[in-house]
Amino acid sequence: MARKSGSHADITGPKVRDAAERLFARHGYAAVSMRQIASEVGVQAGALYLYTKDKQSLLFDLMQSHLEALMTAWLAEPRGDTPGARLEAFTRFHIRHHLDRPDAVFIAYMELRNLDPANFRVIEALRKHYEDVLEDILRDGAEAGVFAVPDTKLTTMALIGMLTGVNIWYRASGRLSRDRVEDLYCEMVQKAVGA
Amino acid sequence: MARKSGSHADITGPKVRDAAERLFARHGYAAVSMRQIASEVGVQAGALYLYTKDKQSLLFDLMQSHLEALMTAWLAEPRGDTPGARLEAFTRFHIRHHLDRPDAVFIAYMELRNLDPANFRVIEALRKHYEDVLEDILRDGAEAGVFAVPDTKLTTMALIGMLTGVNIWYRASGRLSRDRVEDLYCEMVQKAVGA
DNA sequence: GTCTATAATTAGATAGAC
DNA sequence: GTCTATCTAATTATAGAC
Repeated sequence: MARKSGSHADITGPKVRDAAERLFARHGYAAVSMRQIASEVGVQAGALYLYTKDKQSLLFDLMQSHLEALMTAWLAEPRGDTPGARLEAFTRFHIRHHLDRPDAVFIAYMELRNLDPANFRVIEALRKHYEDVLEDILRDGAEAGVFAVPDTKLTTMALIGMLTGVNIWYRASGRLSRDRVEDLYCEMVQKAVGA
Repeated sequence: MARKSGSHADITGPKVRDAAERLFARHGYAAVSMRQIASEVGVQAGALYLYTKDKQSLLFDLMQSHLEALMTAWLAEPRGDTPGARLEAFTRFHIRHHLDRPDAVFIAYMELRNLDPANFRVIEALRKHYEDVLEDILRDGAEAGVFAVPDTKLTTMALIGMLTGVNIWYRASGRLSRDRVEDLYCEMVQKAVGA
């Protein structure tokens, strides 16, 4: 479907999202101006409003699509048939997916404060939905007697915190390969739940 | 030492810091205006500049004093005489200290992006200094053969991430007491390092 | 679809009265 | 030590030309 020349909506739209994601992650939502985003895209500030209602919607859309893509990707992941295998699958998936999208992850964790209340509730529900994935695995394992988990909810939060922390320190140029990081985290997670 | 009436520097100075800490933690450094801080303190915006050079110094001072207080408090803590005891002491100290100062902790982790480059280097060095405490404990335990830690640096970052994550989910009004949280994290940490 | 121009608001920081 | 007033610059968002 060729468009009229001069019509770049299909290109500019995604470019706006990409630029916003990069800039929000680097400098923070509140510190980034619409003019900065426009400049990064290569248009004037006014043109941005063809692709987003306002700055808040830009933030919300980025977070929502990140969390929805996270759930969708997990549901498409091959799942193990024992709690131990499922926990390993989750650990590897979480690290891989998060290291692949550092900017989106960073925004989803750091910019919750800048969401309007109504948007905040939507994002929190999506995040909770994802955390429930791990909680279900831990509960299944505990009930089957293969995990030693005295408090399922606390362990869920502790492990999520540990795994998501990878994004804070991991550098591709660093000492460890991604596979090695996955392996080491898997080992720690399994030991932590007493598997 | 009584001062002239109308001279409230001893009171207003700390109030400025407290208000800034609360507001930065709640809404983010970039989203908070000097007028908001002044309003919270009960003075006009211009009066703030008697107590801080500018907004950036306010942020830097908060982060610096938080991290210095953290190190000082750790050095005053009774230290165990085995790696296992030291790891437990560190775990309990970290959780206790962090849950006592949620706003300062939040700022120290979330506002690194908003530091001037020179200030950033100072804060990063202080943070590294604190992380080295845990790394030293883990290395000692590994060398003594009481911890099974294949990669000391990675384990340090993983545990710090897990422990600091407490501040994200813990609520005093929630299901678990602080002592119970400490106990459960201690147990997980010990298992994770194979102690 | 994009740009230019602009409206309306707000920001950080300072000067000078009291 | 604080307030009032103000300067300068930047902000989001919109209107209308092209």
